[in-house]
Amino acid sequence: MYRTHTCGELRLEHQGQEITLAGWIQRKRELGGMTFVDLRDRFGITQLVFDENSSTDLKENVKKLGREFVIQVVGTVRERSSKNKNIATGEIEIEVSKLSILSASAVPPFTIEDESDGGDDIRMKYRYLDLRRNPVRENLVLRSKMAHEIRSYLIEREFIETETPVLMKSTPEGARDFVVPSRMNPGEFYALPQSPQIFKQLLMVAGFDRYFQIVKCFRDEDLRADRQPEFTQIDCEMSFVEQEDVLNLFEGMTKHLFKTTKQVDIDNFIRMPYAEAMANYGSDKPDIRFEMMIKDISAVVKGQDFKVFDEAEYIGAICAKGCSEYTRKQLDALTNWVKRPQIGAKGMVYLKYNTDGSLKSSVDKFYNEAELSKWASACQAEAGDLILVLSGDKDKTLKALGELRLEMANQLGLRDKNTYKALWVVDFPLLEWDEETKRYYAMHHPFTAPKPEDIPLLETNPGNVRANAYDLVINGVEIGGGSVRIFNPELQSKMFDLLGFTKESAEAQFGFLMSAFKYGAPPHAGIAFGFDRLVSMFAGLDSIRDTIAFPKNNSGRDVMNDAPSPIADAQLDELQIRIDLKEK
RNA sequence: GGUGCGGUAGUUCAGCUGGUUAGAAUAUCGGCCUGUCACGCCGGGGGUCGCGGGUUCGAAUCCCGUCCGCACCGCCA
Repeated sequence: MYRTHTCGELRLEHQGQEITLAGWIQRKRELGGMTFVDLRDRFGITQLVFDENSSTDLKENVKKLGREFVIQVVGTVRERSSKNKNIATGEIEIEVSKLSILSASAVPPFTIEDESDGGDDIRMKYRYLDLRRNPVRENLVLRSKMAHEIRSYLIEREFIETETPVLMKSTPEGARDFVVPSRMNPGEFYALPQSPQIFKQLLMVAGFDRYFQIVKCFRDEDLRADRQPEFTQIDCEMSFVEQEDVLNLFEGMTKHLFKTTKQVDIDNFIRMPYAEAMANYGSDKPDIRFEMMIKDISAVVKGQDFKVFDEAEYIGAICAKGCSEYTRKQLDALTNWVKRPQIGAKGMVYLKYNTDGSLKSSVDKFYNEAELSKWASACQAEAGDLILVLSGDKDKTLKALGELRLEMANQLGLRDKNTYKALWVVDFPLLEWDEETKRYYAMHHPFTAPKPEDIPLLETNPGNVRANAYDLVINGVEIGGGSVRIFNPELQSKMFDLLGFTKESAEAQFGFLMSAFKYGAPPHAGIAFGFDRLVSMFAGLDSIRDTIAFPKNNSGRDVMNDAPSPIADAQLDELQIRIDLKEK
């Protein structure tokens, strides 16, 4: 038997017992005549003591011990003479009678401590060491608990957990596919699923009624702090439901998760139409922990011979509360910030509503105090506020204002990580026009149902058709999204038509789904949550990397085992593939 | 594909308006220490300043190229 107890469970009540512990050496403290060793496993830390009562052999062996050695000790639990209130086992220590080194350790490349000295790069290279650290492990424990709560919530509500294929058919719409060559079918490729979308809809046709899966999905696109090439979705689909049924059930699931894993009660989720989100927040994932809504002040500011505004399609403003004292330097910094290529504004106009009631703007040449006070009232500004104005193309300017709004909120500390505000963004446009290819693309995916009242618009003004599609947004993060699906084959083929599919290409790519719909498809709708993002939000992390045991780096590489890597010629031969990389 | 920041001891960083032997902290090694728990004190070792080229009497420092890391834009139905 390797151990009788873990390193986290011994208390004063075990006093006098002979026990066996095993674990890693966290640290050694030599005080001349006596030595303390902190023994660690994932349950905690227990202090071992070697002193004048220890045999000479034992003392010799303790000298050999280094950080991260794996040892086993037999000893007696005794009360400490000086207790440590900071750890759970701090009232006791182990007087060791027998010590075995199970496994020696090289000096680790970074310190295995809560506050490690290691940077991200080296931590990823030695991820198995990084995972020994409490903060990283705790994220994965939280992830496990959340997965468990999701399963129990959904299974209690008659959902069936079903696995779907990982080797499937490539579809050119949407993200790039990861592809896998088929040895038995030379020259042909599987794709890894970007989502199990089609399979879950087929499960509805199959009468499963309620399906879910916590499932890996794959997208061959560039990475971000919140995007990995392989990531995990909570994928769900339900039959004989309308949009509200889905929203209510998964609002319930989200609240259940907050309650059971964070002991937090969150407010009911408001429903915000997409158009409203864009107009007021410049984003389809608004952070509603704070106000600072965008105001369209085009009508107020035009016609005063300020060319920039008179020629702009749109002029919008945000009002930063209590910022009228911003210095020239701060305002210049903000101007440079919005002019960065990532934001892309041409410039920024400000208006200070000073605490003494006076108004000072960067365009005083064009606007007198009476005109400026109209701006202030349009923005519902009060003395002490700062109004920031951007202008230009409507969509771009709204987006830039949305970014500026978040930046100002960051500066003002309005984005508290321990406050959670969730909402459903609803009524997304069904289609998006792409200038480059001169065609419509499905904003969500081609199986999304239009709002019934908008169906006539499909013929006359497809760009204005709204979809029965919805996103769950928490604290400005897109956590999940879904839609009511088309289950009528005629409507589905009209959609394929609009999206520029020929009959043949629609048949080739989605024929099996269309055929399935001929045999009695129930009305159905579904949703998928980004599980990694949900965990990172619960853990208070900005990146999803530390919610994943073995994540990829910025370039999609696993720096620990150096994947991807070339494969042997013999493997290529079996696949009948020759590598002939194109010149750049 | 693009923008920005970074790459100096095992690690995290300072040094960068060119000029002694490239520093600090921590880790590591040795010595002392019987109540530590971030133990303490004393001492030691440790560097291709990412790589290549250029400017210069002289480059960690300036310039060009390149590779790598991170954040972001594009992209992500």
